[in-house]
Amino acid sequence: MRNPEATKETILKRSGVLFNTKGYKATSISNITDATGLTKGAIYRHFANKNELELETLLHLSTILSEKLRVIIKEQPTAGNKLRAVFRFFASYISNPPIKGGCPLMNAAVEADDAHPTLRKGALKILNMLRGSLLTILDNGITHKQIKTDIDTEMYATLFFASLEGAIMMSKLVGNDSDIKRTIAFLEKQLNQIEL
Amino acid sequence: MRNPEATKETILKRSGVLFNTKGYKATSISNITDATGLTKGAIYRHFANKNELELETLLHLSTILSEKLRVIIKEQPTAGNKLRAVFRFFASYISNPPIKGGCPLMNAAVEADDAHPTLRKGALKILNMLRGSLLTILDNGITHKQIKTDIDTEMYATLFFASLEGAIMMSKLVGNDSDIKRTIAFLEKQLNQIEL
DNA sequence: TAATTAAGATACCAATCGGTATCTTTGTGC
DNA sequence: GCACAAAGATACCGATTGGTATCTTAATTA
Repeated sequence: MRNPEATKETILKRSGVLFNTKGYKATSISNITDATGLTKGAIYRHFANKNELELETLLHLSTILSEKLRVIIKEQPTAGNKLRAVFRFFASYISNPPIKGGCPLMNAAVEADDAHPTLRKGALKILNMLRGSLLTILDNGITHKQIKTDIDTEMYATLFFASLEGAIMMSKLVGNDSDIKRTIAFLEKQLNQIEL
Repeated sequence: MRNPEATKETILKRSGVLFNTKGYKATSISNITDATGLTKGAIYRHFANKNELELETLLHLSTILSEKLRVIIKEQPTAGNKLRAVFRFFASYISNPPIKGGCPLMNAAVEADDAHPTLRKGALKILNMLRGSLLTILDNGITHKQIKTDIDTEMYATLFFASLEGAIMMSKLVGNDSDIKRTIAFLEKQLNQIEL
């Protein structure tokens, strides 16, 4: 019946939902005990303090994201289609969220100020991972002659990522997916122009 | 010596900095009494509760934003230059913030979940104001034959705004302005293509 | 099966939270 | 200059916060 690893996994899973929807500061340990059915004793046996739980939860969310992303990228044969799949993945944040509460990176980035350096570093790690994925696809696309050689891949990776993140924020706030759809329509046009 | 209007203004001003940097939930009334030198009694005379203070502060930040924006837009003669000025205004969020703590809209939008409907509505109001400004510039640009007639102004307004917001988030997290600069460089190219 | 150890539950802690009742002070109109 | 009302200060409230010390229970090993 007792399974410490499963317990820790449960805590991370439930905390992930709570932190990503309510926010890190706004989620109390009591909220987590309620959500898990566990007690403080159990939680503080697996995590030294709330900050550590926050960071580990963020990294857990990051792992879920990068794994899902890895799969949908691998499925597609060309750089162009890989990018289109990534666009759709970001759109799913609104229509069919892989993780409730929006983009974990944005949530952590906005909440983590100078008073929360560890959370900030975690968010930075996710940013580098996600933008890095876009950049790798573009660079590999050039290598395999699927993307034009003369483009600034750093710029396109930044542009794609920034506009997707911004559009998610807008769509979530407005309550429909028109903004993210409009944004993706534009990005696909841009993609067509740099595709060979 | 006593001036209730000035007191309220002081509270809104200081709260604006605190809410926009630390976050709404993370900022306590005590933080505000410390920052203002006032007491709880003074604050709760001007605001019914913390939620009301949060909302009024957000609207206060929104007013500062829209006023600054109004001025820099009015300064420029053409739609193209007005948009370029808006781009620079967004870039100033990183290099020389008009309000500390990043974009008040993004901060409120990310923190305001279903449990904070008033804050959410406030953020929505700012979104409509900012995107509306971009849309008006584009539409007026068409009227005055400065912008191509056949473009989807709604799409461009959304794209401009989404990418700027996303880039601000990235630049703030990374700690330099390379992302926002890259994004603006791209947006200016797009602007040149739709300008007459 | 008895002893040991780790997992989790319980009960508590001081500090802080948002909020309020009450008191003092300051400016104003007569 | 005196009464009055409003602004702000003080002192308190119950609830909740993150955190800890201690106890019980369950699995492991000898």
